[in-house]
Amino acid sequence: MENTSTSEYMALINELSQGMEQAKQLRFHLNLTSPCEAHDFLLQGILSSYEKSLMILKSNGTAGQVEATSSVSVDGSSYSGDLNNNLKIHQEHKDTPKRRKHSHTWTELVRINSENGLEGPTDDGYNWRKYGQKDILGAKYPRSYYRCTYRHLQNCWATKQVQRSDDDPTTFEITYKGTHTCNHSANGVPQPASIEKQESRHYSHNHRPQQNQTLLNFQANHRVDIGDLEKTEKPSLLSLPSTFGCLEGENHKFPISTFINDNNFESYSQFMSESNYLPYQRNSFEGAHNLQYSESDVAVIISANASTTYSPIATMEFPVEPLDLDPNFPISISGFFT
DNA sequence: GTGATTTGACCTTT
DNA sequence: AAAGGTCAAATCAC
Repeated sequence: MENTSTSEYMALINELSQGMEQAKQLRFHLNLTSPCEAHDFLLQGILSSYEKSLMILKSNGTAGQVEATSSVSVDGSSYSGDLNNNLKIHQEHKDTPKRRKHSHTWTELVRINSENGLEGPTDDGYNWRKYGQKDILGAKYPRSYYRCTYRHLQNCWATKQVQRSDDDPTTFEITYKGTHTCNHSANGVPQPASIEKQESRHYSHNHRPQQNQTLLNFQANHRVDIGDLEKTEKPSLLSLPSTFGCLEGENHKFPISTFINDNNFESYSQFMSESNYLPYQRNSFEGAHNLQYSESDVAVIISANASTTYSPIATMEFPVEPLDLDPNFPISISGFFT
């Protein structure tokens, strides 16, 4: 958008935002009056396009950042694109001077499908134990605190915080702190602890969630590990569930189809997302990675939206190696699936 | 009975 | 001092 004036840029953002909002209202209205999967499918596609467009615009409009988009392809069994399920992973690293307890911190935005009766985002593959809840100033919903179930047994100090979005109650912001040192990652095995269950008492006073079946039908697992860019420590492992179909050994391989340039790909290969146990099995998984990265801030958005059209996706497999993220490494948009 | 959740109190950070 | 984060006893669910 280098030739676009600021006012035009803002107007464009505004128009797209309005369009997206109206599409949301339309979907809400249709769901009330005449629930229909076909309608939802189309509207989800529209919303997805709006989101992607906004993502691109906002990324391009931010100086000092680089962007990349890609789609992650998952074999049929591994992802089923529930059309109401947008899944974003927002990974960030801030160079605030705060002393940090954990070496890794990142945030995922998980959008749920409210029509499935879910009360919270899906399981992420680890076993968590809730240890606290706090009302946050200015937030409509309380923040929940979880630690790894195996903290004491295996000295695993991973924690996460779950905050329901004020603006979009179907979206949960999940902040992970620390990485798991336990050996209890689920790798596709349904886990007993889901946020749906964990937060049911807060968000579902009138009904108990259909935990078993619904959870199994709607489980979105994510593993994102960017590491702490301020330190030399670098993650080398991508944890992938067996449902990806190409799980090998220590999960060092996974399929990905991408529009990222080859040069960018390796630096980018840390990020993955996965979904499984979703209804409406599909043969492909489409998503966008939006990476914004500067010396002071790293943010990665992985969006696994259902799309209205399905671009041919070349699935490739590659080893994941420990990597050093150069704050200046170039990532450019070389394509965008729609 | 056992393990997970809740929630008020306490601690830490800014 | 205020807000966020954690602890731990009480309670709940299985």
